[in-house]
Amino acid sequence: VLVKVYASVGMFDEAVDTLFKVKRGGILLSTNTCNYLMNQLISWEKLDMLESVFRQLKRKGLVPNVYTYGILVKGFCRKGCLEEALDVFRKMKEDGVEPNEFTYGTYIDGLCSNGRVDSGFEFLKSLRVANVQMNVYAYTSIIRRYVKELKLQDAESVLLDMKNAGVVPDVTCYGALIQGYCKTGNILKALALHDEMESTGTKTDCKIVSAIMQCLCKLGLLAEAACRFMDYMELGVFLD
RNA sequence: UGCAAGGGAUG
Repeated sequence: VLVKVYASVGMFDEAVDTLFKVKRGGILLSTNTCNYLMNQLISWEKLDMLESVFRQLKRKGLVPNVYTYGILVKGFCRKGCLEEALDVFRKMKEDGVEPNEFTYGTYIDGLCSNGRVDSGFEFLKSLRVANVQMNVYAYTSIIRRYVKELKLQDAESVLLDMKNAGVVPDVTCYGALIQGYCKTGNILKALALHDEMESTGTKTDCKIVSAIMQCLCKLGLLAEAACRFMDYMELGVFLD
């Protein structure tokens, strides 16, 4: 069964046909294989094939799991069909599959990348009211989007919100904000956040250091940049 | 470690 799918990794998706012919041969066809295939379809942007594979899957009597629905949500979001993405949640509940952090997180990220970051944040908060606590991924999607729109104060408020909710920001999360401050030339805020991050025991990485370097250089603080560069090297941070 | 979501540069 895996062999057919390998075809779709490298080449075109006649794998779909092959996949469902296999069933006729009586070989077992698994939901996982379909999940993998559907995810590949998304990365090849064959979004319309996604739904047909899903229908095939159900017709063959396979049981979609929480991953399957998560992939569907991602596909609809990628296509910009947010209502249909939301509808997936209804369908999965009908089928007795409970959405998890991944499916909700995927949807929130979809809202954000379709320019509806406010809705994303509202959605997250409404989940919290319903006693569903989201993880750091969902918060980071929102922060990242606010940063991209240069709404640093909104991004900062999300950081506060997540801390209050007891969610610990990780290196990616701090990185998104630090890079935002670097881009706007607010090196003091960037460094302050960087210190806060390290004080919580979260190690920096090369992307963050790179952003700080660029910011320092652009501000003409070459000596400071060089100095920090040496420090990070000595600290054993991987620099590229 | 089997399958789904998140961050930077004129790269």
